[in-house]
Amino acid sequence: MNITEVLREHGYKVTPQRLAVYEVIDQNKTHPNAEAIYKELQPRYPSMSLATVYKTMEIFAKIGVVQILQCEEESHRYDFNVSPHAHIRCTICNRVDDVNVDMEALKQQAADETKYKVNGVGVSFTGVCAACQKK
Amino acid sequence: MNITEVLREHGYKVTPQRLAVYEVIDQNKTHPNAEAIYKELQPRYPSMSLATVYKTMEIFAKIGVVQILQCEEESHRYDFNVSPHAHIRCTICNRVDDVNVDMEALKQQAADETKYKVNGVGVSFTGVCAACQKK
DNA sequence: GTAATTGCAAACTGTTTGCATAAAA
DNA sequence: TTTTATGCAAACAGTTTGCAATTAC
Repeated sequence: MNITEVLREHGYKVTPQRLAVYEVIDQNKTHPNAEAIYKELQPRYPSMSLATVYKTMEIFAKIGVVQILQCEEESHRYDFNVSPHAHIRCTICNRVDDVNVDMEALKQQAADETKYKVNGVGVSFTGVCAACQKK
Repeated sequence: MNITEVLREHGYKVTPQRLAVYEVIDQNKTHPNAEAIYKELQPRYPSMSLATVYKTMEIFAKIGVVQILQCEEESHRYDFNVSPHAHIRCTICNRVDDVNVDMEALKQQAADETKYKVNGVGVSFTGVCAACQKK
């Protein structure tokens, strides 16, 4: 994905801050929250503010560059993988991993049962990851 | 369920406030949040504080009287139905309904795939309810 | 040059906490 | 009488917002 193009297509300006945030989240499988992104950028971009991270992520979510997860935590996490999939969080070390679940089947099931027009679905597990089980 | 007994069994005192909160949530299918419970109690128990609602719900969750839902909203909602099941929220009117989903099957699937020891699972849909579709 | 973006600080929301008073056991 | 719970206000976390200065285009 060419983030420069995608921003321009949607009428947003291309700024160093936006490119820097994209660099952090692109292909990042750790599902970071705003604070984590901010801290990762601190050494390289000391002037970057947390508010800018939030504003950038809001735009990225709107234009389909990331999806926002709620992992039964206080803060939101961001995922560069925007296709619907489930997540699991380790309650010991707080890592978050992807889980393949047939989200379309779940949506269909919910639609049949409730007569809602179903738009979104979120599936989140909690548990203890393999590494933390060994400890 | 005899809330008086359950509270005593777990070493908690039985207070008018706790009984009043229980009255509001018992068999309540609207999945209220703390604010809604508080407002519902205002007329009858004007001295009841929001902090007491929160403290009470925390105890109720701990002793298995309610479960806490995250419906992709800012606030938590509470459900007297403590068996694992999914929820769907109407993004127009914010009502929340139950959805039957085989949560055990999902947990098993996640366990097989991730090698986590899976403890919890949350499934939440968003959409537009039948009533709001008609409007 | 013009409009959008940044970074700061202040505001805001939902929730939690500390503590003096009140009530349960 | 001892221990716990209440209600208030203040604190708290994560997030959002207003705005003057700055930057993209």
